[in-house]
Amino acid sequence: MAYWLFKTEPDAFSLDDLQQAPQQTTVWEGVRNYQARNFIRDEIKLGDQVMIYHSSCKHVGVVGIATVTKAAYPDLTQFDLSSDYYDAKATHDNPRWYVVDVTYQSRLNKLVSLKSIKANPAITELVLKKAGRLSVMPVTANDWQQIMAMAAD
DNA sequence: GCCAACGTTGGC
DNA sequence: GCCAACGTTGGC
Repeated sequence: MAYWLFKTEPDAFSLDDLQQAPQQTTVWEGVRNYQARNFIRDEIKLGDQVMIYHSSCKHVGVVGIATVTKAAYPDLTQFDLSSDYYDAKATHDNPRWYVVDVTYQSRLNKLVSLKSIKANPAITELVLKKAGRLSVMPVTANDWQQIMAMAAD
């Protein structure tokens, strides 16, 4: 089982929204970055654990945990003309973008802020600490445990 | 709302 | 295939 971090803008889709969704589950659609796509399509497996991170908002940081409940399949919004995520170059035979399903698991006792993550020297690998545009990123077991410990303080 | 970082596009 | 221009992300 591997660990991941997914970013979301809470104004668009928050941890609360996930918790209140049918079956507390959502399709994680709309990822349009190749590096993130490759993680989704090639590496993220059923049962993997996901930290949900709120970006572009007042309280930026990790807020909760979700579980991957369906492995990668084509993102249907790429074929939908009415969607913001429509991609004219994607075909059903050769999809360009993929999704997984994630299910709410838990809320952290407290938000682990980006600031506190950056300030923690024990978090050594997390991509967030450096350049931050990637919306889906791997998390090492050590970094995962560090963040969970920070949430428990 | 600003702006730095960085990904993507397109001309050559 | 390079790289400048442009667009987007995301923290502040």
